[in-house]
Amino acid sequence: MAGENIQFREQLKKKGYKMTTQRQAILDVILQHEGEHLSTEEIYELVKKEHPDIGLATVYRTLLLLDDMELIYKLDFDDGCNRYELNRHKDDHRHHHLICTQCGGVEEVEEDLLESLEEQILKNYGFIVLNHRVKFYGYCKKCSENSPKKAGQD
Amino acid sequence: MAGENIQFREQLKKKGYKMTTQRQAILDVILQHEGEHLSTEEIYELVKKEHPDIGLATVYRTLLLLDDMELIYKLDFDDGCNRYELNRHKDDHRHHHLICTQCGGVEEVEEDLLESLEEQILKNYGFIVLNHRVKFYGYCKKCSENSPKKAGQD
DNA sequence: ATTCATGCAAATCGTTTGCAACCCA
DNA sequence: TGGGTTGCAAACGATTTGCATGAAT
Repeated sequence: MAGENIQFREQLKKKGYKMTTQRQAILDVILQHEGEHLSTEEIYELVKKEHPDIGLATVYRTLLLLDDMELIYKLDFDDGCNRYELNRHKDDHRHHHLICTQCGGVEEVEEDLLESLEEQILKNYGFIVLNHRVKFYGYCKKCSENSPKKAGQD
Repeated sequence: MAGENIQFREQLKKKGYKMTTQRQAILDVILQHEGEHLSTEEIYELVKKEHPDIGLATVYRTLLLLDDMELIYKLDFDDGCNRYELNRHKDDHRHHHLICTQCGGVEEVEEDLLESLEEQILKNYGFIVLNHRVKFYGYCKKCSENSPKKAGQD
């Protein structure tokens, strides 16, 4: 799926920015690792395999750009660094994350079951929901078969 | 409501830690500003009014301690710093936050409407939900009466 | 040719840590 | 008295920025 590539070029042109090999390479890495939640540093290391001369600052700047263009999505798993995922369906509501407080694993829930909740929020608060981020903390299947410890937090 | 104070003293004793004027002062500030989402720096500034000699490191250490004891709760509004709120009902599911992408304001939704969703997650994923964090992004009542711009993230 | 993007290093920001002096239990 | 606690300053890690060079349009 190279649709993101075309979209990227167009949006760059529209804003008067330029396509460069570095930007291309960074987007490529993200596309190749769809489904993972890569940190900036991890993306940097992956890009360096093909482009050893790339600077970390360029990765930071490009990720900011891609986030701005809504091609990627910033995540926060509270581990001290920014992580990103591909933003496949720009206008869709996001999926939810299941974060295991035992092993630290992250699963994804693809269903979106919050629509009725959002109607209620509009009715009660006059707040128009455009997007949401949901994180559930608990024990994943594997860990819940062992001895659980403590609920996690943000 | 000074129940938190007593709880704090007891939990400190239980762990062999000590009550100090600084810890007292920090908890006091948090109690006095219930409902706000104070950052570490803001708490520091407020405590300094009464205790000009307090060090920022002490505030960081105490907030870590209070978070550990689950007397406060760390928030993330993606503004580059940690924010905290009083953790009134230790075992309760948290309330949700409505974040306006126009004016940046944060409202709170007190209802918890995610229980059926969590049952479904258990059924489909074998994941036992202990807690959750929900952020809705959109336009608050006031802003939606003006011209909206762009959906928010993370 | 113009303008934006890059790499590098220095700067910045929030947070953490080492340590000697200090204070609660 | 003794061990946790404090304030200070230095260290730290992630991210940002200034600037001269280099590349894309």
